[in-house]
Amino acid sequence: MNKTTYLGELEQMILLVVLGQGDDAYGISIRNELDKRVGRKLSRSAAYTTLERLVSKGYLLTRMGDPDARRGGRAKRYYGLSAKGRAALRASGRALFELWAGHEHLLEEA
Amino acid sequence: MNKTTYLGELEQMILLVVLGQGDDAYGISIRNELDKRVGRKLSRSAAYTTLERLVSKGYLLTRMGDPDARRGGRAKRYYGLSAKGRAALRASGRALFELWAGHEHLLEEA
DNA sequence: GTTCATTTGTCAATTGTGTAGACAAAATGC
DNA sequence: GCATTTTGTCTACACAATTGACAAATGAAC
Repeated sequence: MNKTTYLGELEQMILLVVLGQGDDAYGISIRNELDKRVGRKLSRSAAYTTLERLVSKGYLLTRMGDPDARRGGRAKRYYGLSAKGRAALRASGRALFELWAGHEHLLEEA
Repeated sequence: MNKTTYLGELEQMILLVVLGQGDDAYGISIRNELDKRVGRKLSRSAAYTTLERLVSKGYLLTRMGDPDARRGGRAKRYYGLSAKGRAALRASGRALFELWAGHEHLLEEA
């Protein structure tokens, strides 16, 4: 069987954002939401490199958008979670929640 | 000011375990708890490498244990969170909880 | 007090993850 | 056609995670 690997810190965040954006997740929207929600700044290339890695690991599926975008610019590449991606996200989420249990008070400090 | 960096996936888990173990956290106990609680297996050297990195970043403080251990073996090196370590942990915890919000149901799947 | 097993920690080298910067494709408006 | 906007790709590097071999420091056996 496969050797178990773990999601990197950014990989996990990106999977979560893709999950939240449903069918509308593409490079720039993911990058923007990460900044807006948690202040995580990424260059475009950092986002794409990680997205591509997640695709090649089988955690994300991808497809090119329709070429008829209305407002100029290149076609979007959309991303969505695979079953394997959901499973990986679930596993790392469970581990984190387990380890955080009992320490939630720390989150409330100034 | 410092360029902002982020805790790696393992770094975060290790800080959480150190936080939980209070004054008793040392290399092997940390490694064992990670395995026991969340099934995360680490070689000893993987644990120490990461602990050392966290020390050099200023997230952990360390001291050698008393040399009078009762049951043989080398003296233990103990670890504890610094204020900076608590702050880093808080920041990454907040980001994770924010991104997980609304997706908790995923954690309950088979 | 030398040898043995046990427990813990260190080092060197490699692979995997995250980052930035320069570049280019594909569309629109003039 | 040419400039502008939006999005994606490529190359190269820095940082994080992992392994395997090694060694220090103690107690126990003799």
